[in-house]
Amino acid sequence: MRICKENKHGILIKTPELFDFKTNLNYLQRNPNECMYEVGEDKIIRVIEINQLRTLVCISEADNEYLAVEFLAGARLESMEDKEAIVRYVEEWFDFETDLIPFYKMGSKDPLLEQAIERFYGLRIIGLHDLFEALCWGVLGQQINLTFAYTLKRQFVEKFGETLEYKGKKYWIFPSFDKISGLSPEDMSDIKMTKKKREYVIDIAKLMAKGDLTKEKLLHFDDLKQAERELTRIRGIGPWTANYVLMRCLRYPDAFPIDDAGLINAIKLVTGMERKPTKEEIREWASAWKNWESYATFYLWRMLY
DNA sequence: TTCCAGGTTGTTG
DNA sequence: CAACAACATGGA
Repeated sequence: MRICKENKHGILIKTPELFDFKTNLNYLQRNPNECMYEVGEDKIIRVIEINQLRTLVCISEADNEYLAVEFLAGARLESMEDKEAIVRYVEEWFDFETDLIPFYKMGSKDPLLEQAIERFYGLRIIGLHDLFEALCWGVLGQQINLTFAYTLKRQFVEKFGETLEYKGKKYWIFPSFDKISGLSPEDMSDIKMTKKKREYVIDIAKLMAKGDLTKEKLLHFDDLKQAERELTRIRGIGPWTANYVLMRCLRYPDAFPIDDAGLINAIKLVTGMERKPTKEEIREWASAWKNWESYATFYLWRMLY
């Protein structure tokens, strides 16, 4: 663990090489309808759940080489154990463990990645810590435009999530699988997602409530394909969603949602192609990205905004 | 109005 | 196995 210092306001966490806070903040700011955190000029505020405790934190940059985590409200995390958990959460969220040098070395000579790397230098794959949230977000976002996906997420979170309040503002906690597992699709009828999606989300919640689907279990596989197969067995989770979750939540470096509409559009944009690239063409380009497929995808997505 | 969105399932040939 | 309709709604 990259400890870190403490002061009376909170914790300071050392940032890694090739990390640009502003660039990552810009990513977090990409959609004004995001409801899971609030991004300001130079800080981000959100609820973090640690050992069943909820705390509202503000994360900002300090001295250009630290992230400062300041506690605003909620549970006071004062034991060493809790503080270490916060540090791990933040490190994991911003993917501090990954050494980006090989990616940049490879990508700077790659016709598809070259521009994105220059433009988003220091960007990390921002994680989705909560597996249930990652799965729901994947299912919710299937086959609809991103703007609408954010609307659906907001409706879902505001109906079934909980909040911490601070200075008159509400900060949301994603609905728990325990709560959702007890619902029927009719209970969610005022959320504008298809009945099928409502069923999928509830079924996934039930699996998780039973303990049959956990991060630990999915991290246990050493091969992406095995984890993908485990996920795609679940109704509502196809190859795209599985790879999306393996990328954003479980951090498989070779997770690759190859059918993604955004990826296709990003490739069209970067190459200037008029038609959609075929899957085979994408595979051909991606053959140079071995074990960096997830980063390549994430950077290419970024080109679209 | 039409087309397409960070797809998946279930059916049909 | 490939092709295709159905799903539901919003944004451009």
